[in-house]
Amino acid sequence: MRKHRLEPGDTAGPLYARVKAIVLARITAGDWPPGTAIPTEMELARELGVSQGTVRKALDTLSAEQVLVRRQGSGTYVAEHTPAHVMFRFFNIYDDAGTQVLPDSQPTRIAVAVASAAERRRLVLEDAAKVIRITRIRTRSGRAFMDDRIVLPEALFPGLVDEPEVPNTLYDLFQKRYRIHVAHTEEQVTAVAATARLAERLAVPPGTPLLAIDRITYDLNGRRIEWRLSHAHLDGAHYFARL
Amino acid sequence: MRKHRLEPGDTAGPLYARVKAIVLARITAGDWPPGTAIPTEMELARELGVSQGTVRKALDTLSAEQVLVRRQGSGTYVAEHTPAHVMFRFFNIYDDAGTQVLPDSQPTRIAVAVASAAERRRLVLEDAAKVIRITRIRTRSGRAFMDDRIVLPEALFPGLVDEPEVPNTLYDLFQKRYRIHVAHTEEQVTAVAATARLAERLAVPPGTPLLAIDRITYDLNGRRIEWRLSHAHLDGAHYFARL
DNA sequence: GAGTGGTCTAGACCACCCT
DNA sequence: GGGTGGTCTAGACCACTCT
Repeated sequence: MRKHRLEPGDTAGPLYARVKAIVLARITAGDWPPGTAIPTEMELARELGVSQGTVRKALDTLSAEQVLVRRQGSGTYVAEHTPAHVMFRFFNIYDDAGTQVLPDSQPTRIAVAVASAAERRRLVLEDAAKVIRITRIRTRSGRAFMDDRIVLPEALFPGLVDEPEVPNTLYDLFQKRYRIHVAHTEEQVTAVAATARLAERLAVPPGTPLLAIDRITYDLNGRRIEWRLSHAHLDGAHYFARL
Repeated sequence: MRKHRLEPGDTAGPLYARVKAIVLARITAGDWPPGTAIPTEMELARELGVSQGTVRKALDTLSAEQVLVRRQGSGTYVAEHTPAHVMFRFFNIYDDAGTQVLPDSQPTRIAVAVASAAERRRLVLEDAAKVIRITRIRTRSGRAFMDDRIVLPEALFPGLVDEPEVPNTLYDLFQKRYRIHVAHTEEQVTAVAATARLAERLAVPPGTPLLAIDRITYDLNGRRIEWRLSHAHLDGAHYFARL
């Protein structure tokens, strides 16, 4: 078999890459919501006119990228961003015993504004684009330890600003309400001295060394969906990275 | 074909996992030195009595783990820890323009001693085990910016202490002289205030916020081969992590 | 027991590198 | 042009899940 039957809009690259793109498109279009099973390998192979092995390779790479979850004997499912899962994947603070810190978040300020120059640059936005700004304090066993300043492109999250309450795990909301799937993050980490404002918010003396984490979040299509600047007072805890 | 012909000492798991273990064993045994080509897929398949697809799966996972490098049309090679490559993979400091910082290292102190309690704990060593301690300053465009304190199990690196000069990229030496292949690292990052000693060594005022990077390095067999504690004064640079 | 993904095989052609 | 890894197919059996 030398000619294949695939959806329109597929151009270059090997066959499994096109299969992968088709599956990804259907997930982001909402055809297969998070947590549901997608068709079996054989069904997809028949429908797309390719062999099961080719479908398998596409699904395997999507599984490695944590877009899909495969369960032997059961089926292949769209990965679900439950609050617990989001914390596990994207919150890299561990205490010195090696167990992950699970923060709460305090009541939050949220507002819309025209993006500043820095915000436009970090999120790659047009002039005069609007952003949603969220500020909050995160607590650890009742004590403030992290100050978050979150910036989102308003165009991607219409109506978010009117939410009565911003949840502790935003990425869960992104996926379920806006069908925006968080794919990966890039973080720049530095050490800074606490400013007067941060010192007050975190209840530490001014000048205390804080860890500054500057994160850009990308969705499955490679779009920048969030800029987050966190300042943490890590007392008996640390940022963890595996390479 | 239901019965396979494999080397002795292979027990559980799927066939490709056993093939992978065999290839890994030959690499660490030094049969195929870094930079050389291993046999072709067809040759390995014949030799081990399995199909080419099974060999391919084994080599693909080793390639994903950066143990092998595949070059289409040419062959499959044992990954080489050249100084440039080591820097690229394991040195996570970038300047704010996004280009990687390439440090030099100053003349170095090196000595052997009985491991302290902390060293035994971090490297999982027996009582009375010996360690090699290395201290050095790293410079960036001529200015000191990072203080390194490196601890190695003496049993793994006999004779290292007598080296006339410790190279800037230790991991290259590990691979070429001791056949110890660095596989991955785990890093704990915190913000600390410069002590008097660090302030002097880095030419900053005492109390300056520094980034502390506490790294454990593992080899291909999962052994802990290094404990490294770095303190960095990041002026216009940052630690970078992708998740 | 029926159905799913996981492993393994055998063979074909393609894209690329080298000489 | 010969040899390498990369892709694709077709079919078999295994391990597991669900009901």
